[in-house]
Amino acid sequence: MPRQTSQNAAKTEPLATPMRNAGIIDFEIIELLFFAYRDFVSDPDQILDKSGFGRAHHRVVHFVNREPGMTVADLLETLKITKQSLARVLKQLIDSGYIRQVAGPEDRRQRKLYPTQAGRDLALALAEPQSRRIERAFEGASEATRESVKRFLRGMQTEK
Amino acid sequence: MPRQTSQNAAKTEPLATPMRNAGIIDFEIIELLFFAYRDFVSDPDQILDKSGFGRAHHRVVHFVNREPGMTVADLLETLKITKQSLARVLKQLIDSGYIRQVAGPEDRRQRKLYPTQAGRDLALALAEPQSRRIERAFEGASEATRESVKRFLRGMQTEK
DNA sequence: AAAAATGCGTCAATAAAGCTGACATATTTT
DNA sequence: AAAATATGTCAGCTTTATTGACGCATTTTT
Repeated sequence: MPRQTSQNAAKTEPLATPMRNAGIIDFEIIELLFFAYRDFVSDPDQILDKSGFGRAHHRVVHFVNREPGMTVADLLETLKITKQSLARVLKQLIDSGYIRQVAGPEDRRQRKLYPTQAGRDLALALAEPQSRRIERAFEGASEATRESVKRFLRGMQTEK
Repeated sequence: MPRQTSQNAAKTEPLATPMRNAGIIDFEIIELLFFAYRDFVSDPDQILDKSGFGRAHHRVVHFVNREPGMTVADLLETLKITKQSLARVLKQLIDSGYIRQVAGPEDRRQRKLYPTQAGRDLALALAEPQSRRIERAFEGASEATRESVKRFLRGMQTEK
């Protein structure tokens, strides 16, 4: 039976040595992003649970508040999900009175999306704990540092 | 019918004005985190698709590689999911030869988890595009800036 | 004016990934 | 001997997403 150190070591032998990659890959920051995001979304998740809503509802409410009048197509593009995934979530938000649809003034096929006051309140309530968490993470940071972090996050996006 | 500007405005009237919150909440960075993470996970997602694996598999392979010998309980704590959610994913990874289990030397109830060489290769293949993306986001940044970003991400975590 | 494309809603079927709760087994601790 | 622990497993369920197809109203193109 080949040992791990053999050149013919079976690919199925367990490896006990820590991962070596000659420092090519920074696993630490990959993990940091994972943990940061996991906890970042845990705050609104708890609030949403009470109303029977989920993360998807949060995203929709957030973006409609940020850009009132955006269309369904805009939202699909932003969230990178399919029309059918959005449909259920959007319907629930409309039925619950958080979002309203208005036919587009120029192109009447469009359904422009607007928050109601309740929708705006919800978006703020969800953003509040996230904002507090961000402030805590920036504690003692200079304005330049804040800008650096924002630049980094912008750089993480796929440019379209 | 009450107008939007009325003090009695119905909570269900659509609001066309942009969200005003006296600058209390920084929506920009909330969005930046959303977009950054959305694109950050899109790279491995594409690779995983080909093997019929999902994000959950990625996380397991990643952490087992990072800390060979971790137990099932460790993994549950790290991922903050339930035993049953992990079970299926872990079983698939073991059956596919990416991860092996070994009874703990001291406590033989434990199942210590180790990557195989194939598991290590997979973890690296998944981390590689993420690493490239991070490097791109850090392009031209100083070592101090990198540290600032890491400190920020650490600060975003819930301290346990 | 007719044809094609677009924006949206909806239906049906399906899958991935998580959940709860209960219970079994082996092992270690008390 | 009894209790606690680490793990595995079973059954059933929910949420969130998927693909593909189709219909309707409207706008754009021919």
